[in-house]
Amino acid sequence: MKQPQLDSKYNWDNLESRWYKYWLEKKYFQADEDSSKEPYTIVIPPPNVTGKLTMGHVLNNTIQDILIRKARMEGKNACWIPGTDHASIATESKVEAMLSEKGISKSMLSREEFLEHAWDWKDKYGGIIIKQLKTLGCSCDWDRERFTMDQDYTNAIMHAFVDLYKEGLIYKGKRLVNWCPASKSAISDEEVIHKEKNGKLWYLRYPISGEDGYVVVATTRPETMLGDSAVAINPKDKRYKHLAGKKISLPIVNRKIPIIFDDFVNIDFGTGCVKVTPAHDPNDFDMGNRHNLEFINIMNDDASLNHNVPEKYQKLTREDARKTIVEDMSSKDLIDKIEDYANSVGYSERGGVPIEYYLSDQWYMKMDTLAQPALEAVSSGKIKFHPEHWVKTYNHWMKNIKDWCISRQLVWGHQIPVWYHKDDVEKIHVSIKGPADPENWKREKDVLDTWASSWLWSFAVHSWPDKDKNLKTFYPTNTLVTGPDIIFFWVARMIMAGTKFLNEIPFKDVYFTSILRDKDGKKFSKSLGNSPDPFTLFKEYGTDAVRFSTMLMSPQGLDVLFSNERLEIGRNFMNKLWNASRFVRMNIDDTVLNSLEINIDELEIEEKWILNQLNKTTDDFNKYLDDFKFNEAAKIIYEFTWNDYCDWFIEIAKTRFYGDDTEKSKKAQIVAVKTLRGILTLLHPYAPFITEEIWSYFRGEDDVDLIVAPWLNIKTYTPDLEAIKSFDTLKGIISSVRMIRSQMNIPPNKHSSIVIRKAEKLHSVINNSKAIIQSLAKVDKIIFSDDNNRPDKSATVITNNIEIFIPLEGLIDFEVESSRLKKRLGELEKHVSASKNKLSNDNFIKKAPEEVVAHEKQKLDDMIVEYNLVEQNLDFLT
RNA sequence: GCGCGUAUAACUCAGUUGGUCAGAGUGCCUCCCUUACAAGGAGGAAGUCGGAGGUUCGAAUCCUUCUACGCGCACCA
Repeated sequence: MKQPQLDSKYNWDNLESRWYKYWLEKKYFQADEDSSKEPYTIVIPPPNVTGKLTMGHVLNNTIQDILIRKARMEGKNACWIPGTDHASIATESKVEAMLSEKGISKSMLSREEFLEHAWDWKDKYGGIIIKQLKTLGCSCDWDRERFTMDQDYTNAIMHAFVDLYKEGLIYKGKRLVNWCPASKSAISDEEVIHKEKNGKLWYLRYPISGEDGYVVVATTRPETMLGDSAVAINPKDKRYKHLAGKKISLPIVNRKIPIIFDDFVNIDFGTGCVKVTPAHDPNDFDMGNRHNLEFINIMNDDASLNHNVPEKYQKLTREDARKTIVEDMSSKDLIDKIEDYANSVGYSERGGVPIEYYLSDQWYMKMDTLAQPALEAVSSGKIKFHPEHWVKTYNHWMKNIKDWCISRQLVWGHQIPVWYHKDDVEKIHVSIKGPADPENWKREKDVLDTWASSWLWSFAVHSWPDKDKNLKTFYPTNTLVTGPDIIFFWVARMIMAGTKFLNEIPFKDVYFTSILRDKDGKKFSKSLGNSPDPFTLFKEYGTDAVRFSTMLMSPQGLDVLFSNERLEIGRNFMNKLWNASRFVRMNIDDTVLNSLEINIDELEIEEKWILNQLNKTTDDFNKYLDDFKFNEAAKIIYEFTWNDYCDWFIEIAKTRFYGDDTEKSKKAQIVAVKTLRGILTLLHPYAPFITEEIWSYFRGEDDVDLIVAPWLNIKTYTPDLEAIKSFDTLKGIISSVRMIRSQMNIPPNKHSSIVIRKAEKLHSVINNSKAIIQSLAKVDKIIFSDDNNRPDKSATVITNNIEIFIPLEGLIDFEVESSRLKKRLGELEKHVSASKNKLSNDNFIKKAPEEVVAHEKQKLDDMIVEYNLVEQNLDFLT
């Protein structure tokens, strides 16, 4: 059993793991495929199996946890399917690095041997990020955890490949691919990052064969001249008409290459003559096809020069080759000039080195027919993006989609299910099981792009292609939460996979998270080392605080400027919540917890007010969450808890708790607990640990754990407007008195009396709340004055048309009071004249809606009343 | 070149279909260890809503345009 009182300090350290373990034991995270409850499903964007948790993961997975916990509390069949992906390139390069430390190179090992090392590696590091997600509090159904290289999942991938191949949507082609010389593999267009680089433009002289002259070509990559097979000129370029039919004698290699004419060449760029290297440049590749040129591959798979170049250059790296070529051309006086030139260079996202365009056999997926239904799914609104503006980016990419190079020259991954006949390479076999006579066949060595496995994630986490109960219950999923940086890699392709293989969209809503940056606006990255370690933060601030603060600082659709300082907001808030709860627990009778029934009509005004505020907050909170505005929802529950509940309600409740009236005290206790339980409910998805802990001190005997407690939903409510208005007046009185006292620097232990004028209608309200005013505004006597006499030597303030005097014999600083009143007069003057202007405008009276005009009139009247009173008081003062 | 986003207090952000005297948190200033919380309480100062036009009775909000910053795509000999 719980101790009835909360510790004096919130200590999250062992409490978090204790609750997580408890929830697991109770199997609260488990979804049930047989349940008749409405399913709510999320598939996790699978992190890299050997990765570690980053703040990006914290952001992303907290959001998913919020959605899934809320759904669970709403009584839905909440299913969050976790897992990891195998991340071909990243993992393979890590394994290679590990092996090379042991003096083993990949080429020394057979495929099977390398895979063994890779699986060892995966077994060793594969569980880390999963454990970390548990520390974060993620309520995933861990029994459903998947890995993209599981047997079932692999089967799904093979199935998809064979299907698409049979339909003619997968084909093999020899063309230029983006080649990453670091991982020695092809990569897709999406994995190429273009960076602006300051380079040079070399103007090379190419001698015309059999003549004295030369043409000058400009290039950013002089080393590729070794693979040139033509020089091209625009046919409309009058300057070079005379070169028709002539040949170039290519320096250094001494190859005779033709001069060709092609519209592609830009007359105005450089000299108008361009060297053509069909095997190493996409545009030149096309020209090579058009003009039937020679395709000379001059590179090895690591981008060093191969045997197709003169011996001197063979085996040089591309960087050394460039230097040597420039030197050699220069010594032959074949460099016309060199200019500085900024151009963008494609880098391999994973390898971090410039890519090469490399001629090779690769497997491609035909995309245009796959794209059509996916495009339709979003434009029809069946799938909604949040924020919506990503639709444009999505559409643009989809409409210009190019075929996808899906083969990778790697080992760690899904080996392509294609076999080549040993006697006839043209003869190929494509199936999941392989040929019946394997001895006569050789399997394709390449593996599939990792995204060509994770694009099936939304349904391959089940036993697809079998359509079992799980698939039927949990597909389509509800919401995908992911970063906008993988909108093409993953989101778009998952939509294509869903519509293609199941003829149904994979999810209804896609929430794109913010990008985390440091407080200077730099993107968090490993290479910059500016990314904080989440676990240090969890320890320092508490996991709930990190979760809550991260949500609070992440506006929808905008980047987040993250700083530890901003985590203090969450930590302080958790501390506030803890202490408020502690205080309430200290002051309630245990019996209250089991009988929270209450007659609303009999409540005090502050009780009616706080319950109304809770209703409003609940309503707004739900609306914000429906809208995926996690920051707004966080903010509103924060404000309600701190400002309304702690600063006003609990302060007032003190007068009830410590007052003589036991009935009133009991009512206050019930409302205090009711409201607190509301706060805990709404806050639980954001801060699961602390709320469950506090809940355990406030639950009745029949109540369930908070994680499965019913969600708060306010359908309709009819507030007692009269009571709320009275309470606002009361707040106004208290705030006004506090302001005066503070400005006069009156210490809290020195109580003062107040005189209230022009408040005939409010006498009963004020009388009923006398104790509250006295306690919160540090007032001893409240005097009503209905005549025209004003107390001497008083400060004055006007609120809600009530005039309040605070006689402060000997304490008043008349200078301060006078300048304060003058300032207020100035403000009023400004607003009154603006308001008068508005109301004297006939068009405003005629065209504006009635209630706006009426409101404006009321406002002006109130301001004039206040103006006159302030003016009188000022006169009186001087 | 095409597209997207952002610009409101010193900082980080709210501000709904145009209509409360433009808000919050942090920071800053003043006072206070008052029966949960100094990770706290009370109060205060602080904004030409990026610039310029326009629509409107009325614009932070809608339109045009410019500027600055960020991002994506395409081209790049």
